Formats: sequence, C-alpha cells, structure tokens
Amino acid sequence: MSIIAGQGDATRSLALLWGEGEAGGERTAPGPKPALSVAAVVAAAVEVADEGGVAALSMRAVADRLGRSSMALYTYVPGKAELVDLMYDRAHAELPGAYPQDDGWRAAATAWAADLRALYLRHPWLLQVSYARPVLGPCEQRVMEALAGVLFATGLPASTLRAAAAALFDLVRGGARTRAEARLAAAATGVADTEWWAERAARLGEVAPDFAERFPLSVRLSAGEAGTDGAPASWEERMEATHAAGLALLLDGLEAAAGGRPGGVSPR
Amino acid sequence: MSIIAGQGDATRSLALLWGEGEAGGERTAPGPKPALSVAAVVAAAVEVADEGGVAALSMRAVADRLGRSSMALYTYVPGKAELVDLMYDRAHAELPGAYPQDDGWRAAATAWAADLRALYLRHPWLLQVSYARPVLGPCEQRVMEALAGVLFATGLPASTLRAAAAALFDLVRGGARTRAEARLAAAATGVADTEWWAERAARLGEVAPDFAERFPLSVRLSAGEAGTDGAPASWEERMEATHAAGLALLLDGLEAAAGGRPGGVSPR
DNA sequence: ATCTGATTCCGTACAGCGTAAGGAATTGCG
DNA sequence: CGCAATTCCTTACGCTGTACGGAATCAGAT
Repeated sequence: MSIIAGQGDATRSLALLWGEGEAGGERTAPGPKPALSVAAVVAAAVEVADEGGVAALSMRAVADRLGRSSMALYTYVPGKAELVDLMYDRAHAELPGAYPQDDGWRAAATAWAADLRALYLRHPWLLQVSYARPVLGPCEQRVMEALAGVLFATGLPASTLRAAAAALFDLVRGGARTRAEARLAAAATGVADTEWWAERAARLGEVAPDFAERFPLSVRLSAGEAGTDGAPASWEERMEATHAAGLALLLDGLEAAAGGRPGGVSPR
Repeated sequence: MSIIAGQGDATRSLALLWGEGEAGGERTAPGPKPALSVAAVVAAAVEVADEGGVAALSMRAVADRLGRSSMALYTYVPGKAELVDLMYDRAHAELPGAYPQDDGWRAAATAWAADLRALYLRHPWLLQVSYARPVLGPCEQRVMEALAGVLFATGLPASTLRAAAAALFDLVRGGARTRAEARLAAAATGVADTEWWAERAARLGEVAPDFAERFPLSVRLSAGEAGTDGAPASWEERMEATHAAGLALLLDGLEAAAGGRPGGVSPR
C-alpha cells in the first residue's frame, strides 16, 4: 500500500511544468552556471523510481545519481512534491499526441487505452501518484487532447464525452494497477503468477475454511476462470482479457449512445 | 506527499484479518492482561486517518490516542503496513452485505456504487491505500459478495460479470477520488469549488497563454460545462453528474449484453 | 584589477518517521 | 514462592524532507 498524498504547491508546479524551455533569452545573470537543469533532475528521479519503485525515491537518491548533494536539487525544484508532479507529467511525454481514425473511433479509443496502459506498466510508480488533484501539465494534457480527438468522432455531446473520458481513464488505471500488482508479486516472491495465486488461495483456505459458505456468489463469480475453451489461460492473460472486456462494455455503451454512427470495424 | 509503500506481510495480514474473534477459548496464558486489542488499535488508527489524513497516520499518533507508547502497538500489530491493511478492511464493514433487487439489477448496482462512493468520501484515506495488491479481508469480500449478488441477476456469464465488477470498482474509485480532491482543495484554500477552479484556470492562462490553440479539443470537451439548461450547476454537482453518466454508460453496455433482460426501471 | 551582488552548491542540523533491542512490570501455573 | 510468559516502556538507529548559513563562482560596474 503505497501512498503519495498531499502534493505540492500548485502554483510553483504549474510554472515549472509550463515554463519548459524557459524564457529563451541567453542567461546573463552573475553567479556560477548551473551544472544541472530541471529536466536533468526530473530524468534522474524517473530513473530512480523506475528502478526502485516509489519507496526508493528520495531526494538523496536522486542527488546521488547526479553526483550532487541533496540540497543542490532545491535550487531547481521547490521540493519533493513538485518534483513528483514534474515526473508525472514528463512520463506522459512518451505517448502519442493523436490517433488515426481510419478504422473508426472505437479502434482508436482501444489503441489509446492500450498505449496508456503500457505507459503505466513501464512506469508503475505513476499509479502510486495520486491523480486526485489534476496536475494539468502539458504532456498529460496532450494525452487528454488525443483522447478528445478520438471521442469527438462519435458525434456525441461534450457532456457525454466528458463522462466517457473520465471513465476510460479510470478503467485503464484500475486495470493497469491490477496487472502491475501481479508483476510486483511475481518479482518479490520469485514465484510465477499462477503459483503465487494458488499459494495465496491455499493460505486463505487455512485461515478462512468457511470461505465458500460465506461468499458463495464470489466463488461462483471467480469460478470457471479457465474459460470454456479448454486451455486454461495464464493469470496475466486472464487479467488482460478481463480488462479488455470491461473496456468493451464501456465502449458498447458509448456506441449505443452514438446511435446510428458505428464505431468502425468492431474489434469483437 | 506521504508514501506508504511495500505493503505488509500478506500472511500475517491474512491471519489478522480473518482471525477476528480469535480462538474463542478463555485466555489462560501468564503475563499481564492486554489493555488494548487489535480492534482498538485499528479503530484508533482509523480515527487518526479520518481526522488528519494519511499524512497524520503515524504509529506514534495512534499510540498517543490510546495513551500508550508507540512500541506497545507492536504487540498487537506486526507493523504499520499490516495496520493499514486492517484499517482498509475494517472500513468496508460499514457497507451493507446485500442489495434488494425489487427495482431490478440496474437500480441495485447503482445503489451499490453510491454506497461505496459514500464510503470513500467518508474515509478519503481509503483512496490512497493502493489496492494494487488485493488485501482480501472479510469485509472487503462482503462488498464484493454484495456486488456479485447484484450482477448475477443479469443472467450474464461469469466472465463478463468479472469484467463488469472490476470496471465498476474502478469507476467508483476514480470518481470518488476526483470528488475527494475537490473537497480537499476547498478545505485547504478556504475557497469554494467554483472559485478555486477559476483561480486555477486563471493561473494556467498566465503560464500557458496559448492553451486554447495547443489543445482546442480539450477546450471544446470541457466547454459548455454549464449545460444547456440555463442554470450553471455547481462544480460538485457537475462532478456528480459526470460520474453518474460514466456509470450509466457502463451499465448501458451491460444491459445491451444482457440482451432481452431489462435492468428494471431504468434510472435515467 | 577590483569590488559588488547574485547565484549555485554543500555541510550541518533538526524534527519526524518506522521499528530493533533490551529491560521492567505484571500475571497464571507449578 | 519461583518460573516463564506476556505486556509495555525507554532508548537508539538509520532513514526521511528540508531550513539555515556559509563557501565558491561568475557578470557587470567601477
């Protein structure tokens, strides 16, 4: 259970996020030239988080990676909270800014979701950054813009599309979280998905032998997970399928709302 | 920005979660009788988190509330991570274990979502507990059981319902998060939603004057938020509406999948 | 060439955190 | 009465983010 809460000063973060290249003029100020830059600090911080997770992200760790003292970072960044804001936005720069709609909006929406999901799995710490308060950096905004472009093709009113956009974000984040957890568990224990889950189930069976009687519907819900098509899919594949199905349900709803306009070649 | 990472020992957490009343036998062990109990510790911790947020949740703070030293807690709970696991599950005890389906499964599902959402708003720190790794305590399981009961009324296959359940959880959590953020911002700045948002927009306008040209679709997406029906709804009301609409889209998809079986009196 | 003032960077320090280690106090059982 | 187990506390360690003050570096005015 990992938490990043409280976040930083919104004004300072916004200035840093959108300042980017900073005033183009050459620097003519006295004093030693900065050996680092905001971008360098953020990049180093992202590396630290990618490698060691959010728990390993400390100012000292980032500074060590840059060969500086931890206090040196504070000339570039107001504090750790704002640094996380910057990291969060920067990571979203890896995503495309638009999606072709040759195969219809539904395919484009699915691609958008897949890309975002992949980003979360590349940088799992993103999922531990509270998106409660919208940081609203340029890169994250670009992702939103791409989604907006896809959704407007439905012809639906903006109010519906706002709801759809929020729902899509939620589904992708939630799904990626589950998947990231499985990876983490696998890495931590050295045991593969299926075995880990079996071990977990066994432990639960020890500690709560009356599980099946207390929660019959839950058991029924998770029963038959192997699917009817013989081959028992791997745990990761099943998670992938569940995620895709949830997404499909939402897109079905959206397509129904769009009425006559089809979403293009339906992927199912 | 506080972080709770790494989570606790799953085995220890599971034992504590499902032990509950513990072996019913009278205690006949030597040594001083425990003045506290696991339940008392968890209850105190929940109080601390409710009042001061997740940042205020420290072992010392919990111990102070109980009039003990921080180290005394470790005789009841293996560590902070496991304590958070227990808190998380205990909070879910506030939710009902089943939902009547007199008005059809759709109304029941909506009620389930509303209750869960209300729980998250009562205990916002729940949203900062990473549900990446399923803690799988009895109370959380009860919530899942309630949802399963609702969903099976659709007559759909378990695989579809698993996806629907996951999606519903994601939507409720995501929506509650946005709402909780607005409250937090309002409380922190003393400014009401609408004004805070206006201030934020103004600040963004200063720092990124070319916003409208760079992100025209996003602007169009959030434009006309006041709705066509004259009265400009409050920010919180709009969030509520957006959340409800997202939920409705998903339920539409589910209803479509259920084919002939209607979800009962459609709430919209 | 020198001074001035701004800027970068670092060393130290502090309060807070989770918790390991060990000792004091309390109790039921022999 | 020991004995052994259990609860609870004190102390301490290493870690965190960061406030503070000083040292080093440099541009431009003198």
